[in-house]
Amino acid sequence: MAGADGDDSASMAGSTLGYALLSLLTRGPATGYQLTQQVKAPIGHFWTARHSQIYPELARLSAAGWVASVEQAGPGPRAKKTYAITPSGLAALRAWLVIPPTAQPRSETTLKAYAATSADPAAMAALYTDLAERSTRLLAEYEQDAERMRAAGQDDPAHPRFGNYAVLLMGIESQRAVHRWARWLAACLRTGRPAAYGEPEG
Amino acid sequence: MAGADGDDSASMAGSTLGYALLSLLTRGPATGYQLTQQVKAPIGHFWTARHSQIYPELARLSAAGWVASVEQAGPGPRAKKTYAITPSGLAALRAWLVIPPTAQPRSETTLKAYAATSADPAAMAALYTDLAERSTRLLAEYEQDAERMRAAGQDDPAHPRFGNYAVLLMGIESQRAVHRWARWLAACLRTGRPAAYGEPEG
DNA sequence: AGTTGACATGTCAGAAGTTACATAGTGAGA
DNA sequence: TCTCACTATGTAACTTCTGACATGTCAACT
Repeated sequence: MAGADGDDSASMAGSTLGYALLSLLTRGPATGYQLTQQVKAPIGHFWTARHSQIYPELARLSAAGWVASVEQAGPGPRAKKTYAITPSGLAALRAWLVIPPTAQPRSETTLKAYAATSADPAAMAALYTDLAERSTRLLAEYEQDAERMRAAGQDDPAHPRFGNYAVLLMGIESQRAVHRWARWLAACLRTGRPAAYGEPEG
Repeated sequence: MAGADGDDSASMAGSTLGYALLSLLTRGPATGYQLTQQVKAPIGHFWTARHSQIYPELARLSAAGWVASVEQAGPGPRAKKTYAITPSGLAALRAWLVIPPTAQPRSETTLKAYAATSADPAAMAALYTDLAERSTRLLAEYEQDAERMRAAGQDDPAHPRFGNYAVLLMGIESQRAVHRWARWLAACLRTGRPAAYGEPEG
């Protein structure tokens, strides 16, 4: 008789994507479509998902009682659903946050460097030169965003969007790291000799 | 009559893991078991795989003609197979290497920071303090490895294991970035006020 | 009048990745 | 002698993620 149906939240598992969506919903209610846009930045620098993954996940979160939705008549053939996080969803999120993460990062770019000398040196050097240039552009962009956020007081942990600033700072650190490394690697491959590990250009 | 069986390598797709294994095999022949050990470091800092994924992948690479295997009587119920990369496998690897990677990195640690203020500040501060300490340990370890490699001339692009050194340097950059960021974030959460973005401790 | 792009939600097939199950020899140490 | 860890290879069930298919409105531009 006891609890055969629905939200026994204590025993629910939850995927990383589920918690990512809950995190977004702590900023306020949103539709699946809006969440699809919002995972692009700044979360998107470290976690991405397509709408085809987000919609089913929202259904699962809803079944678990972690989010609640209200329907409005939408533009398309189906009703538009606006989701909000529930108290039990927030509790689940808070429990997940304090678990030390174990998953290793993945980087195809770094993986390719492992076999860099198996390919044409000029082509590989060009690859990492492009990467260094790309990181320069991204860095300039992120720094501007960060400056705007600081002006808005978002660097204060008391600010409701402090998390956006924290993630952005990791983005800046990452791009700086990539920039230095890619420049060094490109120089090695271009010259065919050990290069000095240089400072970021002024 | 024409090519219904096997290695029309030109049209083969290949997964990232497949190319990772080919990269390892450019260092010399190895068994599935050895490859499972070898993905742990330094590749493992940026790409991991279990043996349950590696064995089937080796079978696919073999079917594509990208690796060849010889069997010796092994300890267990099955024969031990030693794999070597074939010329067509090397060609496929070389083609893949020069394609600019597009996949975004993923980091659960950074994702949690996005919702950091939703959880208990003391617990979250502890999480990032631990992370900073962990990165200090890893950094010391990696720096030693790098020093050993430089002494062996592995920082020269002409060295057959230059790739190991290149990947390790990215590991060092990454840990430095994580260290600075985690220390800053822990300070913010601990004090509840904006913290200065500090230099790595001496 | 027609096209493009944003808004909006969903499904399906398949690839990629994790966890657990299954088997078996060898050598070191308790 | 027994247990443990290492060597060694595989399968099965499941979750996660991607790419393609599918539908339909509305506003702006051509």
